[in-house]
Amino acid sequence: MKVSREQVALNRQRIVETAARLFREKGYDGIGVADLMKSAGLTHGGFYGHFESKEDLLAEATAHALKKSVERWEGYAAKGADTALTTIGSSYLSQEHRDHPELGCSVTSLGADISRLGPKARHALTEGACGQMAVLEKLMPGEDDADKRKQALAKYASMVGAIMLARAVDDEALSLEILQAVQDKL
Amino acid sequence: MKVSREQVALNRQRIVETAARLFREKGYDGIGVADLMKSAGLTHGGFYGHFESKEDLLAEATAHALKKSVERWEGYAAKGADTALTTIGSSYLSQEHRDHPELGCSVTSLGADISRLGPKARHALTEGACGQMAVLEKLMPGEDDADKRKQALAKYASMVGAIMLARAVDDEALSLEILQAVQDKL
DNA sequence: ATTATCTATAGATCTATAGATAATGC
DNA sequence: ATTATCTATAGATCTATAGATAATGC
Repeated sequence: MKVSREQVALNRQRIVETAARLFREKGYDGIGVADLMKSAGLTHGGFYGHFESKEDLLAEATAHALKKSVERWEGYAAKGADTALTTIGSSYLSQEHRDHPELGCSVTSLGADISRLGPKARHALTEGACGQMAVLEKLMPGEDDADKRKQALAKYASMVGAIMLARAVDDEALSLEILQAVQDKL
Repeated sequence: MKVSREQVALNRQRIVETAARLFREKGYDGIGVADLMKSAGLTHGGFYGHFESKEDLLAEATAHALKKSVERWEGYAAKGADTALTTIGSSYLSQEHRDHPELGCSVTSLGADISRLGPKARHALTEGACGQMAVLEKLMPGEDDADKRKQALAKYASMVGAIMLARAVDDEALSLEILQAVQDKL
């Protein structure tokens, strides 16, 4: 049942990508290692050849998902500073993002879980969030660098909070109102 | 082992208060019914005489915790509209709140969990969040009611996001910077 | 007699590990 | 020969329930 060195690397990558999706969708405790491996097309026991623990996989999956998000934001930023800020804001605060946590920002979907977990997962989240904030910082209109920085952090916090709230409330009109308010006010 | 009708009511209330604390601290999946009942000074099996399910208890505990929070905010508001907004902001965005999720806002600590759970818990969270937003709305300076409403929702989202971020990052300086930025910019 | 709480347990999870299997790569 | 993955399982959880116990309140 051994596979080629190349296939091993592909399998590992598929586990990380599957985990990134499932953890965001179901939360850290909402998906087990066995089901996760099944989703990746492998068996339970094979997991521990690739990762030391479930929590280590969360750290890698979170780093992976946030890295891709930062790259997407940097892509917007490269196209033009004027439109980039509204593009990032309106895509982050969209119904699409609200309704698809499995493809969305890990900070919103896993932030509370990760704040209760170990240093590896917390560090992965921190690096990712810093990357996102750094993109915002450069795009922000402001008097000086310190002001841009503050604006960026405040905007980022409001976007994170808005998606979490919009997902949690059971009132569709209120949910949309929150997304709209944050988009208009920042 | 039967206890008086009065004691039954006290026991039930103690379960709700214990749950409100433990769920906020450890997350919905981070504490089991058996340990929760032990913390309340009762045994595992007694739980199902008081509640239909663990999820029902979460709904009640969340309603309870948020109700108390709304009452506290209304207390600040009654003292004077000028200072109330900054009092709410600076207490919500304090290190004290960041470091004590077990006594803090359920929306930040349990929002992501609850967005994946059933209608009872989501409704409890929605009612509580609406209560908090209603207090902010009245205190908000703004041109008209629609503007006050928008400001209130945006401020609320930014406070929720700020605490979640401040708890999740592994960098103390960044954590404080986030809290400060949101307090200064809104 | 009723009933709130207790002890004990069913049945289904969960993470992690041990040892078998079989294909790669020296 | 090495090793990535497999099957099988240990051991520790978890929620929920069944039936016993004993104090309340008619």
